[in-house]
Amino acid sequence: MTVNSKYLVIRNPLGSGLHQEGKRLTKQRLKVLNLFENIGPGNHLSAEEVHGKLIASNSKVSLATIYRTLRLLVEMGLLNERELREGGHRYELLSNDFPDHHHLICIRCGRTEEFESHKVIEEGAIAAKSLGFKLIESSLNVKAICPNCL
Amino acid sequence: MTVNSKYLVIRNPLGSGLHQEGKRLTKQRLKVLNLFENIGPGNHLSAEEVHGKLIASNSKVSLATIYRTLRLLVEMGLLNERELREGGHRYELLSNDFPDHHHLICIRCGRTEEFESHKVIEEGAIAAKSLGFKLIESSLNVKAICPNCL
DNA sequence: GTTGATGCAAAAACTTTGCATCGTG
DNA sequence: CACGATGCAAAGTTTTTGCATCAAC
Repeated sequence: MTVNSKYLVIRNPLGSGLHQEGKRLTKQRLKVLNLFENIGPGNHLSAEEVHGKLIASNSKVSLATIYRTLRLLVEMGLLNERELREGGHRYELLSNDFPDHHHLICIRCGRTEEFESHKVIEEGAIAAKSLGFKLIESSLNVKAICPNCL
Repeated sequence: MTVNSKYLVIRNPLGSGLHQEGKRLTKQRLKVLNLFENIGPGNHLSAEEVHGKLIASNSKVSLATIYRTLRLLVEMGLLNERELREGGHRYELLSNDFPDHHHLICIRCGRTEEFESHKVIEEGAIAAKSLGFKLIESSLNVKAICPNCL
């Protein structure tokens, strides 16, 4: 873990979180979460890609359910939603063991570089704490123009 | 300016930037940029809202042109594109006099709080510089759960 | 057995594109 | 007056929704 332990966030497991809100643990929800756990944190998938991968592994889950499930998992703090490049939202597993990462993005060609920063994560944690929010994840997007496009 | 001067970014005016690339200064492009200058930095509009406001002021610009123009102005570094809440992209004026701002967002209800941070902006500037990018804008998105939703 | 979840197909929301015409440089 | 930009309408993408049926609790 690269972050000072006082900023640690505990992310809840699926079953207990669902029951607390009168929601149900279905095969479909498990399959979607398992898929993200198998590919690990740091890999992002679109709704369409999640659907494709599940179909490919002989799991029939409808695209509508994928969308409903992704939203649910985001609200539970298990997945993170972000928009990189074009083509809709992408989702990735949130994990205590994988540091939050940031993006440097060229506004001309879309070239994207990842980087990490303890200071940024601490600043996010301080902002959350000061307003009484429970921190889930921080990500800095830096818009810039890459050497090639300059 | 809240940022150390070594991180200052010069944002180019419209006319000269367009000519450099063989593009033309049209009434429509001026109207869109003027609209953002009139409402000032820190206010974000969707493509639909830009269209509505121009129509309301007796300027007939088609929605297709709005989309084409917004993309152009983003690539020129004059506007910033971001995704807050649902409902598509939103655009805001980039200004040297208005500090970059960050968002603390509740993943349950969407409640959003803005904050500023010198340290975050410096970290973004350092990341850009280290890879030879020209900095345009940095914004930190902090995902969290607000006190009401906890 | 209740009530929440799913699947399907239709619709909505957002954005892009082809093409004839217009207007800037 | 050439070539980039616009307007319009049509099409493309991504996401949501209504409703009958299914299945978790």
